[in-house]
Amino acid sequence: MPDENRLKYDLLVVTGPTASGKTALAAAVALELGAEIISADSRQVYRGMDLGTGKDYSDYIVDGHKIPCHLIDIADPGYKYNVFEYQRDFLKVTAGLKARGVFPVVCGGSGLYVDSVVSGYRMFEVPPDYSLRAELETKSLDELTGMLAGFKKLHNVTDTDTKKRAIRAIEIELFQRREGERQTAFPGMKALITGVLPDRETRRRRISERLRQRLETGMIDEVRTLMEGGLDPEILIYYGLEYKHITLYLTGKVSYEKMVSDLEIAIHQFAKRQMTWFRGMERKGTVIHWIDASLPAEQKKQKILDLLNGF
RNA sequence: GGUGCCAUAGCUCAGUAGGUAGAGCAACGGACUGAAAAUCCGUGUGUCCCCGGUUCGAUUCCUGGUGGCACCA
Repeated sequence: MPDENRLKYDLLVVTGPTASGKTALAAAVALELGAEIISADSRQVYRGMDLGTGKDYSDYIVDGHKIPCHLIDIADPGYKYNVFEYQRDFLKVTAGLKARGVFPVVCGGSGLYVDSVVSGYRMFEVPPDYSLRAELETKSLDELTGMLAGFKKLHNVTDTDTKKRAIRAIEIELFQRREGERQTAFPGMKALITGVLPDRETRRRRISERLRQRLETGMIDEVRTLMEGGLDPEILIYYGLEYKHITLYLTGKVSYEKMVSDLEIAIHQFAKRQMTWFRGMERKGTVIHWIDASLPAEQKKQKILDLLNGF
């Protein structure tokens, strides 16, 4: 790829709602650029969670070339990965790519994860303080909100509308007062952010079609295997969507028919929330270049290459 | 064929002693820096089946249709 592209941007982002065809597009672009992909998907980080997370290894093979992909399959199922860890791991990967002179293409639909790296969230490791949590747990949300209001707020948490969030915010605040700021030095990176955008009807249709197809090709078995491997149903429910609803079915809580319809609705609602997040990012000043998902693959790829070249 | 019951939001249904209506789910909008596939907040989108009648006024009462369900033949 021409060197001037690398000078203009430090990385490319390809995001969009679920089932929009992000991965194949990102892989096609990556091949063109000799780039590697960094996943931004909060569930594809887990090993053995493939069909349910929409992880499709064949998407990374373009014209017989396998595009390397980072930050998938990096945690055991049962683990609770989070944004802080994502940011930390992301920095490790980008440093490695930079050392090798490889351009990074970030691809995924976890909007918070994408934003955490393109906006450079200030985060630092704050270990859980269980005795503090137990103490705060006895207070009401109003009391917790009151405590937070009296704080100077050294960090940027703004949404404390549930007890769990308010408690974590207080925990971070107190830790920082005690230990001083230990913020991750997050380098400023110039990102070209693109998003694949299907119209609402297409988005819904593709989600429904893909769900049916995955149910027919072993998605139930995948969840069953995880359960038989000793994974607590509670954690599967915590993972949400496919894992949650299929677990409820496998443990006899709902019928197969109800599971399928509940799950379909839940995925539609999730896609809608993803779009709300992206609009929120735009409202705060992030520029997202939307690409019509209905265009032929070649045109979508070309559009991104043109944007990278500044056209 | 007869009798009875039902017809109200996308769906399931409530309601109006006659003053044009509201719940749940869905849908839609939003928030969200250690759960983010999570979590939380907000919004009713309507020929009240159709034609007439009574009435100042009918989604509501009455006649007749139409459709559905149940029972009897």
